[in-house]
This record gives sequence, structure tokens and C-alpha cells, in this order.
Amino acid sequence: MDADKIFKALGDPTRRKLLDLLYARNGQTLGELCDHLDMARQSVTQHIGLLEAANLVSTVWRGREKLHFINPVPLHEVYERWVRKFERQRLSLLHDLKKELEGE
Amino acid sequence: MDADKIFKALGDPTRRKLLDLLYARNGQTLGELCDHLDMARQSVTQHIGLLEAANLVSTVWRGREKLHFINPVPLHEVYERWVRKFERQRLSLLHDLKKELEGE
DNA sequence: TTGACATGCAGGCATTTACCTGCATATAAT
DNA sequence: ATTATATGCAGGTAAATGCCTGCATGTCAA
Repeated sequence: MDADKIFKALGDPTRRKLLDLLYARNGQTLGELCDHLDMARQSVTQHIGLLEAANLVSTVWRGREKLHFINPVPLHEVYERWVRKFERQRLSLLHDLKKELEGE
Repeated sequence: MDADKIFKALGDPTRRKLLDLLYARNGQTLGELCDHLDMARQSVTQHIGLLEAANLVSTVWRGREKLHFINPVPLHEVYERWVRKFERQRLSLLHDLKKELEGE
């Protein structure tokens, strides 16, 4: 997994909205996705390009139409590497802070 | 939670390394963190500023030293909103793709 | 076969980002 | 008191980013 591409792809509201749009209905065409976004088609294409590069979206051509599908695998990998790892610290944080404030 | 700040904060290798450094030993000072990074102190300060803005790192002053602590809460919120939501689609993706390739 | 439709490609511009250097401030140590 | 240490603040630059417009290509439909 390429954490850099994944997080950068997710670090933009338009691209997160694209994921939500595909979550609502998977397999939409570029044009359909554009209908929900207030920007030029080419800008949407660029955003989708980053989502594809991060492997968050896969596409299939059907005639002249390009269909878009969510790929949730990278999200899960992000979870394994960047969320789960840090979860065990959740409860200890306050404790650490207090210790430090008391001069340890 | 501010997804934008969180993902943008995570979308940089230096900042992810900072989180890993703090995971290895929580409560490090700025100087200690700088020792592991090959860039000017001020650059590290800026990176930490973004991590703080995303609430991924909390700091405490002890005299002239600034101590840094991971806050894993935003990561968990990211998981709830951006990973868990999409997990149920994991198995259905291939099915969707095949359906589309067959002309639905 | 001609026109309409869905998309790609190339390039241009303004903003943001990631880095730097130089100087200032506050705390600790001698 | 004076010096050393830890950090902040201000500003400058090059590269990356996000948006656009104009034109090209390939597919469907009349």
C-alpha cells in the first residue's frame, strides 16, 4: 500500500465526496459524478485520477462510458497500519499527560 | 472532527514518521524529534503544527521544553467515518465489476 | 454517414505547501 | 550576571496542487 497516495487522495473534500457518491451508488459514470460536483468535468477527472492512483477507485469502460467503483481494500490497510496500531494508547494518553504535568 | 485537517496531516511522510516516533516513545521534546529527522528544526515545528491543528498530537510545556503526545482519538474517528462505512462493500466489489463487464 | 455525446489530453494560472534562513524570546546552568 | 539551550516568529522560494479553457478522439444514434 502507498500510504502517501492514499492519504493525499483522502485529503481533499471533493475526492471524499466522490467516494460518498460511489458509496451511495457504485458504478456511476464520469458524467453522473460530475452532476453532483460544481466544477469543470476535467477537474473531476483529475480528482478521480488521484483516487485511481491510490487504488481507492477502479474503473471499467463500457462503450464510451467510464464506470467507477469503490475499492475499499486500501482503506482497510490504512486502518490496520494507522488506526489499530494506535488504539491501545487511547486510554493511556491522559495518564501520560498527567504524569508529565506533575514533573513525572 | 475535521477530516480535511486529519487527512492532510497524515498525507506527508515526515508527519507520519513523527507519529511513529511518538508511538515508539510518547512525550518526546521537539529537539528529540528533530534528531530523527533530516531537516531544519523550524520545518519540524511546522509539521508538528499541522499535527496539532488536526488534534493528532497534544503538547505540554515543561520549562523551556515542549513535550509531544499522540492523540489517537481522531484516528479512531477516521476509522468510524471512512473505513468501517466502506467495509461491507469489500466482498461485493468483484461481483459488481463482473456484472458491469457482462453489460449488467 | 453525419451529428451528438462521453471522455481524454495539453497547457496555463493562482494558491498552497514544504522547505529554508535569520532573528527574538524565555528558561536553565555556570 | 552571563552564557548556553530550547523554542517561537517572520519572511522568502521552489515545487506541488486545484482549478480552468480549448481542442482531440472515440462511440452511439438518426
